[in-house]
Parts: sequence; structure tokens; C-alpha cells
Amino acid sequence: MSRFGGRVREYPAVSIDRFDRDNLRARAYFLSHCHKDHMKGLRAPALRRRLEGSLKVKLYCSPVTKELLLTNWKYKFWENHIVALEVETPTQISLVDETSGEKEDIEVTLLPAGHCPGSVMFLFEGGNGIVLYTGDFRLAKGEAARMELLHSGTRVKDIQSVYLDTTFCDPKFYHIPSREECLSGILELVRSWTSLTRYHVVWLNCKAAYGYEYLFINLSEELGIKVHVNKLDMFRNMPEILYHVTTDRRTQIHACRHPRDDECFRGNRLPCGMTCQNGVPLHIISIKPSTMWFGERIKKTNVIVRTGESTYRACFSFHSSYSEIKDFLSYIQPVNVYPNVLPVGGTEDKVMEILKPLCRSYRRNMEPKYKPLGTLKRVHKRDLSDTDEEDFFDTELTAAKPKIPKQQNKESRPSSARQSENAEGKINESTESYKGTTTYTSLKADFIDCEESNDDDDDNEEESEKNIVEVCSPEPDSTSTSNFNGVTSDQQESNGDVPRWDAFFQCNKLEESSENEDNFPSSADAGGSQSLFSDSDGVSDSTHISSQNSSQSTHISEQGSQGWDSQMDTVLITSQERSALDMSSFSKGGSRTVVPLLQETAKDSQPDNSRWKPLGQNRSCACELKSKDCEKEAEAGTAHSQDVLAEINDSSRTPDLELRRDSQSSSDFEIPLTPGAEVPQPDKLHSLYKKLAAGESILREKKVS
DNA sequence: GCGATCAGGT
DNA sequence: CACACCTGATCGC
Repeated sequence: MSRFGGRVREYPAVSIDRFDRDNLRARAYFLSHCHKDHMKGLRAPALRRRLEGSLKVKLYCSPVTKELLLTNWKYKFWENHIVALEVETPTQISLVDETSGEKEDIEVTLLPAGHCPGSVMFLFEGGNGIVLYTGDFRLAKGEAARMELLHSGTRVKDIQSVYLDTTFCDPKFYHIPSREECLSGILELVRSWTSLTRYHVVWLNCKAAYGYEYLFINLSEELGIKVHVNKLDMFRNMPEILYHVTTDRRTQIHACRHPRDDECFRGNRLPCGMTCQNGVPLHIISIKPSTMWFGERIKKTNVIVRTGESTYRACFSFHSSYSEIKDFLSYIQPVNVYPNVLPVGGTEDKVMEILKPLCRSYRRNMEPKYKPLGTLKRVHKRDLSDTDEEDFFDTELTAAKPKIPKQQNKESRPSSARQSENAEGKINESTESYKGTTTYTSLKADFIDCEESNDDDDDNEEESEKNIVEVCSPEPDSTSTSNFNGVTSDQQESNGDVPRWDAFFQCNKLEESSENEDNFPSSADAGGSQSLFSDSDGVSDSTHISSQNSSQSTHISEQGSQGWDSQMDTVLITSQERSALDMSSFSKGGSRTVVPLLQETAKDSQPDNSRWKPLGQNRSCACELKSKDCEKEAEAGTAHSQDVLAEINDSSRTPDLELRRDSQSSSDFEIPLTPGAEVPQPDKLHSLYKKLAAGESILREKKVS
């Protein structure tokens, strides 16, 4: 939960993601994304009143965020006060005090944040230095290095302060599987299930929040099955999302919700009410996306965990992991950093101890002291070199890492007047208390305590169910974690200007949609629906749409993984454009043009293939699903798990769990051992594996750390 | 009746 | 573990 008070020290005239209290006096507002915890006060009467009496006060956000916000009638009153700023387009803004006439100019640039559709970070540049507010973000390693507008010439911009999403800034969240890995795991599970019969359906038990859309898109693209959702009017101008969701319940993938959807599920009923089709009862499994993380000494694990007879958990995260945060920050190397979030049981001090060493103020001031030899342990050192890579000892003030070529027309402004400490003492009025890195002096920096023992893969699962069996381990996607150590990888170089935010949504393959033909009454134009384009923001209406049957060819992407970035790159179309599209069209990153589907094929495919392995290559999936329950169930006729097992095993052709795990671990991501941690005994693991393979229950005791 | 806050749920 | 909500109860206006 964000505890950011709304204002940054350097530019106290603007308020970001907070709209209450002192923020009521801001000269301009910024909204990074459309999650409620970043919208506090946004529809409060006080602010509403202020808007009514003002011509100048604006809310700046991305076009997608604007769209999402305004489709909720409760925020309609913002309509004439919202300014959508294009992503990656520096914009000059005058901050005018309406009473005094006082004016301050600032330039703001929206950078994709990878958190949910429309989510951005704000880069402010003005008289008080360059400030980056990240909002909430999920950026993979090396992502910052690919952001052109974080650079000036060949160097990273001289950033004074970063206001950082520190949700997972704790070593116990060291690693969170990449989007590609997670998607691929979910995809294979859904694929294996839904391909059994048309009555095998999947319920994605997603939270009520934006951010799952790219999952829907990818599943739909890969499997040719649209995803049932409660409402989709908010996506009316986002064809690349709209095309893949539906309000027609007769589909095999559901992400619909009901106030008591768990009850529904237990009664073999989907939240939308479906229990059978054509008189045939549905076989439903649920997949609950949830964050799985892996502490430092854990190498890797499966991204899908079976938690019950027909329930699964799938790894999914909206936020960057500990190592991703460190990678991001150490690349930016700001003078100061301020955490926007206190992670779990963490304190601000603890977080700052982690972040400080990645900032210049610390590197400069603390360098001589940073390595208290008396207590330094070998493993610590290793950790440092692993996570901080090449230039941890670099005292350079400016990061000199190369970046993508293309020069932005606007050269770096004269490295803005540097005045960090208290750009404005008044900021203290804000409810939060900040401590700049400059004021931190603790010596414990970089000593990561790894008391927590994230023991193999599932200790984070506190399910009551007995048989928790790992299901899928996608191949590690080596390309997704391309190393970014100063030397820019050639492939990124070749990507040209907007390094990799473009070239998504490749939808070129027309495929036999076989069994689903009658399932897709082209929801997008099911006009008469009660929920479609409705302004109600109620969630509970499990709409049953009258479905005009329209069989349609289903487009399946051959390399759907690109779509993962849809969340960062959701593109809006105007109403004119909309009418020009018939079934769907997908538009691309930088240029934001809408490209008719069929022209898409050749156009945007090239550059990013190097980074993202087409999912097709990720298909092989080590799976194991043997539980007595399954067998029981299979006999009972309802079940499925066994079938899945067969299916999956069949495709993977890997008979022995143990073998598979071994082969995986060798190729999987490397995570350093926790200092002082004991290496798991092979024989212990061995016996565990044996048990797993034999379908025995494995009781997992919570480790006492 | 509304909003804010809290507790409890997923 | 926690996310990003939702619901319901209570309080104050």
C-alpha cells in the first residue's frame, strides 16, 4: 500500500497519486495508474469543489489511464480537467498559482511502468533537478537501460531523486519469475485443460483490478479462446484488449467475478452462474494468480502450484522483485531515493539500508566505510557482486552506461540546479516523513539478512490442501533476463529508437477455431447488453449477454509473448478510428498508429524476437500431477487432474520428475546462496522427489527462521 | 444520505 | 507472504 504523501520535495506544487489533505492545494495533479490506492481523494467533494472554481487545475495521466478513469461515472466530473499525455513524449507544463499568479515551468515525461494498463512513471525536469516518480512498477532487469528518455546523450540523466515502488524491496522477494515464465506456465495449464473437451473450462480467480489484461490477451491469442469478464466497456477504445475479452459466458476461459465467487466455485459453478452447457456439466478448475517469490538461495521453482483437486495458483506479480528494484535503482543512480511503500514487515530504515548504497549520495559519502571488514562475510561479498554487478565501486557521479543510440532532439538541459536537501521545507507538512538518503548513516548497508528461509518453492503457500504438486516449470527464458551490465547488448541496439515497447500484438495466424466457434458472439458488438458500455461501476452483475452468433476466425499469435507488454503499451483509438476497425486491430508502441490486423503480419515482427522467445518454444513443460485425489476424482467422473496429467506428460515426454527437475535447475536462473544458509541435502531432496513422483502427500512445515 | 475509517474477507 | 480490492459496521456530518 502506497504511503506516498502525494508530493515530491523538489516540486511541491504538484501532487501525484494523492488528492487529499495538502494536495488539495496543488497546482497540478498526476495520476500514475488507475488503482484505488493511488486515487485517494480523487473524487472527494473538496477536490471537486476546487475543480469547479478553477480553469487551470489539471490532472495529467496517460491516455489509457484517462480512458479507464472516465469510464467510471464517479470520475466523470474530471472530464474537462484531464490532460492525457502521450507516453515517452516530454511535455512542458506551466504550474500556475491561481491566487498569486506565480509560475513555475516543469517538463514531464511519462515512462511505461509495466504495472497495469496505462501505468506510467513520471519523470519531472525543472529548476530543482530531475525527479523520477515510479508509481507502481514492474520492470525486468535492464529495462531502465532501454528507456531512451532516462538518458541524455549516452548517459543516464542526472537524477536527483527517485520516488520508488518498494513493495517487494526485501531480500525475501529476491526473485519473482518473469512475465514470460508466468504466462507460459499458465498458458500450458490452461491449454492442457481446455483442450480436453469443450466442457473443460478454466476460471481465472483474478482480483478486481486492472493488470490482468495482458494475461487475458495472451491466453486468448495463443488458445483462440476469449476470456469472459463481467464488463468490458472500459476497454471500448482499446481494441487489442477488447478483442480478447467477452461477455459471452459460453467460453472456456473465465475471469468473471461474483461477490462470493469462491462459493460458486466450490459448487462447481462459475461466478457468472454457468454450471453446464448444452446440458453437459462443466469441468472447472480455478487458477489464482498470486505473487510467488523466491529468496536468494532458492534457485527456481514452478510457476504453477496445485493447491487442491481442481485449484491452482499461478505466479503473477504487478510489482518488481527485490533484484529488479535493485537493478533499476543501481542503473539510475539517483542522488536520493525515497520509498513509496513499506514492504511487508519492513521498516523505512531497513528499506533505506538496501537502497542507499545504490544512490550517489551514499556512494560518494560512504564509500570508505561501506565495507566494514570486521563483519563482512564471504557470502555477502558474493551477493554484492551478483546484484550490483560491475560498478558497485564506481564513484562516478554520472552513470556512464551506454544506451540506445537515437538522440533525442532535445538535448539534456543544463544539468539543473542541484539543490537537494530541502527544496522546500514545507513539504514536511505532508503526512509522511521522509528521510533522504543523504541523511542516512547506517553502516549496515548491504548486509542482507536472509533469516527467512523460503524453502523450496511452496512455503509461501499456506493452503490447507494436502497435495500440493508442482505442475509446470516452463523453460527458463534466458532472453527475458538479458544481462545489462553497462555494455548494451547488441540486440537491443538493433531495436532502434523506441527500444522494445513496440512490436506487440502480432496477430497473423488465422487458425481453425474448431470447438469454439459458437462461443464467440463477438462480444464487442453485442450492443444491447446490459453491461456493455454501461456506466454502472457495480461489479456484481453477472451479465448474461444475448449473443448474436457470429462465427469468426480466431486469430492466434505465433509469438504471443510480445503481448506481455500490452499493459505498458495499451493503445487507445479514437471513435473515428474505431469505426474504421471491423473486427479488431492492433496498434503498436511508439507511433501509436492503428494498424489493421491483416497488415500487421510483416510489419512489426522483427526486432523484438530476439528478446522474447516465442511461446511456441516454451511449450515443453515439465509437469507432474499425481495425487490420490486425482485418481479418486477421475473415477468419480468429474475429473480432470488425471487427464491433465496425461495430457501434459504426453506433450512433455519427460517421464521422470526427478530428471526433469535436474535438467531444469541447470538451465534456470542463478540466484546466489543466502549467506550462511545450508545447502539442501541432496538425499533429502531426493526423497522428497520420490514422494512427489509416487503421488504421496508432502507435508510442508513452516520453517522457523 | 454521504464519506471516512476500520475490520474482515478473498 | 501480500496485492487490490470488496463488503459491512460504525461514526460523524
